[in-house]
Parts: sequence; C-alpha cells; structure tokens
Amino acid sequence: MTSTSPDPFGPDNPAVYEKDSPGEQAHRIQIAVPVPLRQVFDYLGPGPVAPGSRVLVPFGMKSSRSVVGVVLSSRPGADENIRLKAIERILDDVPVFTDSMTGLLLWAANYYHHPVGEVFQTAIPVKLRSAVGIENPLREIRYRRTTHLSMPEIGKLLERAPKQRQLFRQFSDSSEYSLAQLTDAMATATSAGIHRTLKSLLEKGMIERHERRDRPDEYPVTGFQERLTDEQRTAVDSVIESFGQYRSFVLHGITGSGKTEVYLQLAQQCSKSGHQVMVLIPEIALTPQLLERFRSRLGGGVTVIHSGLSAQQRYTSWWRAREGTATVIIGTRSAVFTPMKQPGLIIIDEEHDHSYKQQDGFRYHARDLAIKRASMENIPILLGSATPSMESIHNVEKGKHRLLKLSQRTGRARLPGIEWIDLQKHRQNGGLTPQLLEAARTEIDNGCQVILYINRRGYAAVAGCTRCDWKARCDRCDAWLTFHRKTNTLRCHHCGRIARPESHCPECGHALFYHGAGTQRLEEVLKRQLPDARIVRFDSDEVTSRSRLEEILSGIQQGDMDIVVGTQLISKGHDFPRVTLVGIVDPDQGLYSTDFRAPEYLFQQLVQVAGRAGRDQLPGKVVIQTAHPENPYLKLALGHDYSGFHQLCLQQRKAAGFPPFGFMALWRAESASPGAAIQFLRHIRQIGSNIRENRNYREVEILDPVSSPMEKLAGRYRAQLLVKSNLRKPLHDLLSSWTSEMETSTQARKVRWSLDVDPTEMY
DNA sequence: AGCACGCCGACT
DNA sequence: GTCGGCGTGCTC
Repeated sequence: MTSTSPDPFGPDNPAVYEKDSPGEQAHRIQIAVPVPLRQVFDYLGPGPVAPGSRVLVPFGMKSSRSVVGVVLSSRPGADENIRLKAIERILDDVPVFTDSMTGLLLWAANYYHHPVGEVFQTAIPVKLRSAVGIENPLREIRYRRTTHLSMPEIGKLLERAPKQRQLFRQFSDSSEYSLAQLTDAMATATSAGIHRTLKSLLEKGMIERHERRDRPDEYPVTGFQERLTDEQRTAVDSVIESFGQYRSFVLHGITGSGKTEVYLQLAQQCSKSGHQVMVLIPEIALTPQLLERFRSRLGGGVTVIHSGLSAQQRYTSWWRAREGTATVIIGTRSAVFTPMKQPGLIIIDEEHDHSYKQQDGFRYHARDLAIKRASMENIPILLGSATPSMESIHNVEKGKHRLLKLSQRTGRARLPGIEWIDLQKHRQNGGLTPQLLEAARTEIDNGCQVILYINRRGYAAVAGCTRCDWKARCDRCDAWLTFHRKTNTLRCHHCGRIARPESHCPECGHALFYHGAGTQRLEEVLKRQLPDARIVRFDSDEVTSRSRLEEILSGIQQGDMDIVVGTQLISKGHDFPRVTLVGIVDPDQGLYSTDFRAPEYLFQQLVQVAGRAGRDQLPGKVVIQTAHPENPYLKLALGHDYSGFHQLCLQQRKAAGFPPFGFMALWRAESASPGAAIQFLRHIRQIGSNIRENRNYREVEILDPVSSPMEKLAGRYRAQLLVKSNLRKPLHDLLSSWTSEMETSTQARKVRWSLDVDPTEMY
C-alpha cells in the first residue's frame, strides 16, 4: 500500500487477524520471539503471514504474557499438531522487514550464534517493539466530534451501536484525539477495531478527521562539486560502474586525500538515479561537519540515525528511509539495520574503527554486516579509511575487495615530516621534553597552531606514596585511580568511580606524588612554560556536549587557540587547517598491551593524529617522544609506510594463527565472586571438548580459560576462554552445538556469560 | 529473560 | 498454620 491510497484511512490501517476467516487454511507460522533462546517458535495462523511481519503472540506458561515476534515463514496444514498456540494479532500490513533484511538477520543470528529473537528485536525501532501498528510519524491524523448534530439525533444514530456509543463518549469536548490516544482510553479494544468503529462514526458525520502532513526538511543546496584528482576520479568511476550489482571496494586514502568528496559525488550520482545511500560513521556526535557537508550538497533528503536521537526522531528517520524519502541515511553502527526502499550504495567511513563492533549483547560487527547486506541487496559497498583494517587488506589480497587508492593529499598539502625525541636521552618536565616545548614555541611564534596528543585524560596516571609502595587503586577494578586536579578527585577511568584524594599516604603518612602525565597536567605545564599561549583541552572531560564540541572546534578553526591538548578524540575526522605541528607525547603505553591487535590500534591512532598536521598551504611536522625509537611498529607507522606495516602485521598474525588467517570466538564470563567465572568457563570448556572429540573437529583449538587482563571491573570478576580454528566451518558447527548446550546448563544461571564471535578486544 | 512451580525457614 | 526465599524447568 502506498501513501496515495484512495482509502481515507490510508496506509495506517493495521491489518486485522479475523479469528475465523472462512476459506483460508490454517498455517503453521515460524516466529522469532524476543527471548534469549537460540530457537524459533511455531504458532498457528489463520492463513499464510508475510515473512518479516510483526505479530503479537502469547508466550510462556499459562499464556501469561504476550510478546511481539517476527514471522520467518508460513506453511499450510498445521491441524495435526494441536499443541500450537494461535497468533493473537498481525501487527503489520506491510512487513517491517523486507526479504533481504530478514535474510540478513537470520544470517547474523546464525553467524554470531545469538538468539534469533533478540537479533530481530535489535533491528526493530524502539517505537515498534510494542504491539502498535506502523503509522507514518510524519502524518498526524486526529479526530474531533462535529457540532451540527443535536442530542436526540446523536442518540438515534447510536441507538443500535454500543461500540460506537462507547467510543463516541471519549469525544467529550471539542479537542482532537489521535488513534493512539483513543486506543489507550478504550482499554478493551485493539487499534484495528477502533479504526473500524471510527470509520462508522465518520460515515455518520458524527466526527471529522483532521490531517497534518509534514514536509521533508527544506535545506538549501549551496555546496559545489570540487574538482577531483585523477585518483578520486578513478575511485568515483569504479564504484559508479558497479551500481546495480554487489561489489566491495576498499578506499585507502591517506589523511587529507579527500575521501569525503568521493563519498559526496557517489552519493549525488546514486541519488540522481533514484537510489538511496547508507553512510555509516563511527560516532556521529564527533562529526557535525560531515552531516553539514552532505546536507549542503544533497539537501534535506539527508537523514541521520544514531543513539542520541529520541525514539520518535529515530522512528521518523527510519520511516523516511523505508519510504524512500531519505536519499542519504547517515548513521552509526545500529543504522546498518535501517530499511531502504531503493538501496543503491553503502559507504563505511573509517572502516577500521572499533566502534563498529558492538561490545555487549548481540555482538555484531556493523562493517561485516554491511558487507553481507550489500551482497544480499545486490549493491556496491565502499569501505573508506586512511588506515584500513588488517581484515580488509587481507580481503583485498584475496581478491574479495577491490582496492582504490588515494595516495596524494588534495591541493598543495604534503604529508608531514617526522622527528624523534629519545626519552632515554632527554629529561622531561611533566611529560614534556624541552625539545618538544621549543618546537611548539616556534610554531606559535609563526602564528601557527600545535596539537599535543596524549591518550590519557586527567592530571596524573597514578597517585602514590613517595616512600612506600602504596598507590591509589580502584576497589572495584584492577586499575590505578587517575588524579583530576580541576575537581580534586581520584577517578577510575574504567568504572567511573570517584573518590577523594588522600593528603598523605594512608600506609605510612608520607607525602604523595603524582606520576605520569595526562591532559590536565600537560595543560598546566604548558601554561607555566608558555604563559602567553592560548591553550585548550580536547578530551571527554571538556567535550561534554555537541554544542561544547562545536564551540571548541570553531575556537580552534578561527585561530583563537594556539595549542590543543587532546586525547584520541582529536583524531576523529576534524580538519584543523592551521595546525603545523603534532606532538605525540607518550605513544609507548600502546606498545605494552597484551592484545594481539594493539600494534594495529597504535598504528591507526598515530596515523590519524599525525594526519592532523599540515593541511592546505602549510607544511606539517610530527614530533614523537618515545623511549623506544627503534620499535618497528612506531617506525613504520610514522614513516607513512602502510604496506610495510601491513606486511609486518600480517606476517605476525599468520605465524600466530590469528585473524585474518584464523577464526576466533571468545567465551566471556563474569561473576561477583572471584573464582566463579573461571570455574564456569572450565565447565564450558569441558562441554566444548566433548563435542569436539565426538564430532572430530580437529581444526578447532580450545584454549584454557584465563582471567581477563583486567580481571576485576566494576566489582565483577571476569574471565575468558578463547577458541581458534584455521577453518571457519568446523568452528561454527562446534559453536552451534556448544551454545545450545550452554542454554540448558543449570550452572549458567549463576554467572553472566556471552559468546563473542570475531572478538576485536580481548580485555 | 520471565515466569511458575516447588520445597524449606521465620513470622502474623 | 502462611509468606517468601531462590533453585529448577519451560517457553511453540
């Protein structure tokens, strides 16, 4: 049904399940029910129900409650099985999920071994998770009683219509009521039933409808197409050639090479042909100017979807995407589930970013799901990054993705030169060497700006005793507390705990010292050393809201600031045309991590932040302080040697059987008592090993359970169990049996457990 | 996850 | 005698 339906009730007339519609054969309907169980449930339907439709079904013993499930399939003839419960109500006339989305979600539930009902649930907009019909949020229909009828006339009209009389009583005054309000007021009836009763009242002229229809946002298109470099041209043309078919591309473009312009021109072309573009980005709050750029080029059809929006706003965006009035859908991870009427292209910006991986509940990877979705929708997908993930590079080498390169900066900008300061040879003051300080002073004197990058917020990393071994630690986590001078607090950056600092060591009474610099201390040192410099901090303690972000950004861009002291927040996509020096204060912490992806993360972070130096006319420079100037990862990362870095990294991954050469799954468990999590994982391991032996899954290696690198977090003890395999199939076959056995295990009640397929963080 | 059922301790 | 603890089992 379309929005131009001649029926005065339009498309928002919910489908009705007629209890005993004659002539139709009962069907057995397979339904994904939102419970944490890895199975589907069969119900009795009056006839076939379109897959992807939401239905209200009784669930649980004694049918004590009703839940909203999603139809997966229907097949005729169910009478032989009397034990099936019947569907209560069909909620959608047009299914919420298209066949390709249903297919994608089934695939995801299977691949991530996550309960299918929960997978579907996460893909339904919050507004539609309850038993309400799909209504156009942009079109508001309200009803009001008419005034031309006299009391006796009213009485006569309603004489033999008790339902109508009951409903008409709701129109006590002359105000307007929406269908939802009326449904609320009439506790006994369904909205479909009320809809019919309203229709009768309308026909009798007792009430009237009042409709308000919103127009899509007006937005002036003021932007103009930039002239493309040859590389950009090639990239744009290659993707355009693939419109209408599945094809995956990696756009490897160094910082400042104009990836966004490629996205924009592709989006324009795609929307010109009447198709929609989905653009996924890591964090929408950090990129207001990206949205701005898309709007200025593509107008009001550009729609955003992210967690910062209210349920109603999200629903509106969702609706527009589904109706096709949204030409570009820009969103974070969860936006990968947004329906599109005319899908044309998917773009993943900063493809390597970790925030595409959901880290709790249904632990999907939005980039991987987007690739799967593109193949199911038969459209091209573009993965853009200055530092593509190892997985994507590997897929390029295997011929799965096609590589598009942007190796030059646009305009006259050059890549920054690199200098080292060996911390073993030079002393520092509050984290800063005199050399870096001097370099900063020089740039500022020349009227340029400086970024000092330190990936630790707060004042000092550790507060400890000058005499004994005492250090302030979090009592809920295995972590030191970070001192924040501004608020005079000790904070745990892992669980958020806040404590008052001691004035002296609680063990021996001696004075305290603060070791290791954070952004606040760096700012303080700079203020002392460069008293005339205008300094701004750029970390999550300062950037507390979108308006504050824009305030800081515009301050920097207008040249009101000389030095920006920032954490990795600074590296996320902002342009600072006047920054000529990036100082990397302490890259070394990234070298000590136990996570096998740590070098990759460090590389990505350094390249991204170094990329802030030197845009447009001004040449840039990067200065790194490090105690490990010989470290190969550091050298490759900052020598702009991408291929050397990838080679080294892939080589090491291959030797260790890590992704992308092997496949992994990680069982996690946490409990309030210290031993329980690891104990439970031993139990899991036993079950898995039995299946492995019985089915002879020799390729799969089940390691020993270990406590997590930070065992205690927010008062809970965590442990993990790694499963590796160099073949995907046996791993997934094993996981299928394994998870279903875990579900029935009584021990699984006491600890919180989860399975992470393709884990990206091993903490 | 919910929810019901069931079998044991401390209360009006 | 009952209220309610949470251990166990089931959900089409």
